[in-house]
Amino acid sequence: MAKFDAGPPITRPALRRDEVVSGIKDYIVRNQLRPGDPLPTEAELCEAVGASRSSVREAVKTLSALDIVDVRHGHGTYVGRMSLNALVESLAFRGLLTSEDDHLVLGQVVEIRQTIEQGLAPQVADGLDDEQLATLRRLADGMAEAAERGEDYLELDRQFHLLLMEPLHNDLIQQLTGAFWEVQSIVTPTLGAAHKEALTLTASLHLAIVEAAEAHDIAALRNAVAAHYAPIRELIASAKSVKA
Amino acid sequence: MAKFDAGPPITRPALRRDEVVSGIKDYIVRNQLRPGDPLPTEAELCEAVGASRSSVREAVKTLSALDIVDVRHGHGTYVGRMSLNALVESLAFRGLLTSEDDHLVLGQVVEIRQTIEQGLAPQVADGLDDEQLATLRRLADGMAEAAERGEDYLELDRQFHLLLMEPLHNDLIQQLTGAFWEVQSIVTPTLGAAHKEALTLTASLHLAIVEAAEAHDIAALRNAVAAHYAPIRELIASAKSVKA
DNA sequence: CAGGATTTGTACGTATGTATT
DNA sequence: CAATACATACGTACAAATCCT
Repeated sequence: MAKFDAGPPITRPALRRDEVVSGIKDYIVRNQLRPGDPLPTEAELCEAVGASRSSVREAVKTLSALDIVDVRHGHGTYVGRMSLNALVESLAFRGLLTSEDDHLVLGQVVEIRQTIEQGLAPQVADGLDDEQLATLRRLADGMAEAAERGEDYLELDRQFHLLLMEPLHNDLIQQLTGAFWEVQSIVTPTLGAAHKEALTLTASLHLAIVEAAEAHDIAALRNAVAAHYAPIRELIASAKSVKA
Repeated sequence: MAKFDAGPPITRPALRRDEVVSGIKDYIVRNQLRPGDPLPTEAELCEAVGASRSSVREAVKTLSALDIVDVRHGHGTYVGRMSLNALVESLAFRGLLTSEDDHLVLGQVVEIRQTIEQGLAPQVADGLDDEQLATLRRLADGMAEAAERGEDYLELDRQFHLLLMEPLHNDLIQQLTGAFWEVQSIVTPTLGAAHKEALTLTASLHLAIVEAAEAHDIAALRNAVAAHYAPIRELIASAKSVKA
């Protein structure tokens, strides 16, 4: 333990795989490639970077996990869409890991979602056009009907929250909204199954959001959003206290 | 090798690697492992999942990219910290790709950062204690001094924005703040080098944020945050118009 | 400090599954 | 259906890093 060899410079071991990762990234930027554009085959990449197939494959798998490249079996390798899928994977797994004890990550995700939607209330309240408002109402009505039948309405809920962010014309916010929604929908089941009353209540809270938006009432919209997240927050809090 | 067809009538298109990925994830949750806990060696994983070392390694590399596992050469494989590093990698690369044309992603990142900081202004304004406020002022002063010397102050800026979010006691928001900051700091240089005047101006805008926070004035804080992001937004806008 | 044991990293060869022509 | 091009998977051997005796 007492050997603190400060002598040699701290040059990185420079793993072959990491060099290949950088090489592929460089290739994409140098050639101005866009999502969907084809990349050289594995064999060509080996030749170009001077590495074995093993190293190239591992590098490609790393980039594939980040959605920087997209590999299609028997077809080829292409530039990926760089979605936020990696964020979802990582966060969802973190959420599942901590769900047994407290539901720490789930609570944090809910808080972020609420923060973003409340923070953007001004742009949302006067950015939604009539058609979007009509669609929102239709979605909220659909939730209520599904709840009445005792069914859940995951997809309706997802579309609702995505549409709410549409007036911002910011792809990144849209994708973040979708990512957090997905994380929540993956982790929430660890809290237990939803009751029919909870479904009905949540559906009505979505309708309240629509009505606030229709009135272009920013403060009301903020309150409606907060009310919408209240039930899930209580669920999380009660799960915590049960454990203690 | 058509002598394996005694079992399932439908042959799965399931890739070996993906099975290993799920297997490792399951192993972690089943054994309630926490970040830093050791995982079986590659050889043991091969035995456990019944896959070759190549497949196991590629699976591990996928999980490694998401920071779900952490591999140390010559030492072993451990449960990772599930940081938002994957988000940074993916977004930063996307930003670099689109930087040549417009600076679309950069603009979106800036907008998100501003949205979050403005949206959380209430909690920030009355959540910061005196010590935190003092530290913020010290950081802002440090920026001004650095600017005077013509130096940049990346690390001070990062600490400033992280500290600003500290009163929320929400790890995820902290990490998101750090992640977006990092993406911006990676992509911004494509706009060109910063002038000394810009550095001085931005430093003073940070000081304005501190003063608004000290006064616990929510509206002033929101305005100060907006003003803080105004210069970079103008830079991005002017870069766009130049191209057009 | 040396050297062996353990573990991950790299390379190569071969066979198989998959999609296009 | 055949041929071709490509990714996938397995197995083995050796190199490099880390730890421990």
